[in-house]
Amino acid sequence: MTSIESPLPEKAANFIRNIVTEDLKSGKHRLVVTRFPPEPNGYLHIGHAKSICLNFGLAGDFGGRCHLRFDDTNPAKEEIEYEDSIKENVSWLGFNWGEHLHYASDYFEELYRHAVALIEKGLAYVDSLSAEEIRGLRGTLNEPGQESPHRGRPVEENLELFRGMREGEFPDGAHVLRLKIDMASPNLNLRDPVIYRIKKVEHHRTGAVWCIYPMYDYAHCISDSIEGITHSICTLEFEDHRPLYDWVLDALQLPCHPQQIEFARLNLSYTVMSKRKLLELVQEKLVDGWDDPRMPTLVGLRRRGFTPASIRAFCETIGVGKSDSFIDMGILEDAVREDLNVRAPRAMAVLRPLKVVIEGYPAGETELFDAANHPADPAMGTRQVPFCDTVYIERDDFQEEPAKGFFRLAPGREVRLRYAYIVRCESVLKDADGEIVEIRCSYDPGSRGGSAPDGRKVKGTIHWVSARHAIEAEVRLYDRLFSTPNPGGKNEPDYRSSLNPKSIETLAGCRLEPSLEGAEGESRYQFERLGYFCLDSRDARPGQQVFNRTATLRDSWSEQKR
RNA sequence: UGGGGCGUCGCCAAGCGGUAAGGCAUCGGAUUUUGAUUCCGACAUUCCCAGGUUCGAUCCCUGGCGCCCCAGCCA
Repeated sequence: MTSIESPLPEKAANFIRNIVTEDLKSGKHRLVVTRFPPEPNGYLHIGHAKSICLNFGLAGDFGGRCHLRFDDTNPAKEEIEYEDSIKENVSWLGFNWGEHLHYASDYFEELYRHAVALIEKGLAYVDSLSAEEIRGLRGTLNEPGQESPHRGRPVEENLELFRGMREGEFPDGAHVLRLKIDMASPNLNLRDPVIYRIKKVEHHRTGAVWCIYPMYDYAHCISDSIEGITHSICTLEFEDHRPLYDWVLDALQLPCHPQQIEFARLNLSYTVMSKRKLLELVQEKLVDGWDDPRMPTLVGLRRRGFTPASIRAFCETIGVGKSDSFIDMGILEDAVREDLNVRAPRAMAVLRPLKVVIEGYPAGETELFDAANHPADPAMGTRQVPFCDTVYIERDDFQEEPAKGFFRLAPGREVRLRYAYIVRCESVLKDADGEIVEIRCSYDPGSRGGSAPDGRKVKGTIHWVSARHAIEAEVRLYDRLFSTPNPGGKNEPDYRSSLNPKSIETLAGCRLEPSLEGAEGESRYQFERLGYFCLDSRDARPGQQVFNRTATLRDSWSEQKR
């Protein structure tokens, strides 16, 4: 297929995309309209990103539109702060809802009118049983439920009671409005579901105007219909609700009847995704807040250094299906590496400094070496890094007794200081405890810039930072939050017991090349040979930079050691 | 001993009657002043199992097996 025939970038096929394509081709729809319908009761996480990318992506690819609709039908749990965060997250991910910012609460009046219509049609009734009594009559998975004694209430009485509910004449729990469907249905959702309950709670948007609020199954389908949604995409657990979704729209004979389609939610290894667990981690201070860089929340991933593009790419590669999937965290990490490898400028930083004195190098002299900001992208330019007779190298890059296969610095061995000189280790200085405190090296003046004048091969190239010019900084090394693939899964009584004690390591006194002094905002770099790092925009201060490690580089050496 | 789903390579995932895409991982090999990147090459005679229909089945039928979801006045 040529690009002329398909102007849009070819995206992986999935069953939902196929349905949409077919519906457009058959003329069932001329425009695809989707929606992302979060409840503003928590922060968005990577699982939501999958849904956002699916809904906005579909609309975008087919020239349709995607609405952002807050499913705010339960004021007891919802807050405006969450709405703000959600809007910010969706924008950050790169999606735009345009004029279509909606709220289920905007439809409360219309929802109420439809409920009255249902009562008039004899399809809904006010039940005055307690929650416990209703549960008692619902039956079980194997036994049918029993009808409520109020099921036969006359229409006029239902109307009067429902009006009274709205007027606030009854306390919470006194009555509910139920659909009259089938108490013997094998689908529990169809056993006269409750669609309105009394909740004398102020709503963050409608204030005290209402004291009865519609339930999800009733409000969602009608909201979709009102907005002209064509494909109402949700997760698998709502599959059993689809008959109810369709029942309500059919009963009301609404002109727009969206098609509900369910897909498998995202499960990621080495983390947890449920709102409850995420909330507990924050409340019990097991993490440093919703935006802790170890959290799978969008604010957390952002602070960790993930780019919107990397998250979109991740969502694209994992695909969309109906089988319960478990994606390895490694896939997410690869997605950032892939994106950052192309766009992150390189820099040199020494995390665990080991002092190296270059013997024979003129004391007090400073040389400036040109270093490429990106080895494969000349357009990113170069910078100059200062060099003097004392530098810091990574402690890991020196081994007094080199292991087999180790080709960095060791006594008597040569290594290249990237962009500078080839040096040879001549001696090792230790303190009273036998701890190595300094290395002394000779250097080859002819290797200026790092190339061997005689063409001799120097296998190891290591990064370094001039002791005299380096800036000091704090660097936080993050690792997976949990040490088991499925925290809280079988054989694990509690997910908390699987927390990875090494998920954060804070390093003080790291030495960075001076060009990093001016880094600000969410600057991202590749610290050569170490990984990708992002300035912590919350904690960094002038003169005291703080970097978060987003991901390590792939490292076949450390893998080999394992 | 209810209902709804799902089962294709280690992890995702196309295909939906015509003889198993792709990505990630893995394993080789090349290039490399990042043990990175990039680059080549290898990687399911087989689609949960067993029967059946068919010239031909991962796709259709029958019967098993396994896993997930549902008994909120949550979404």
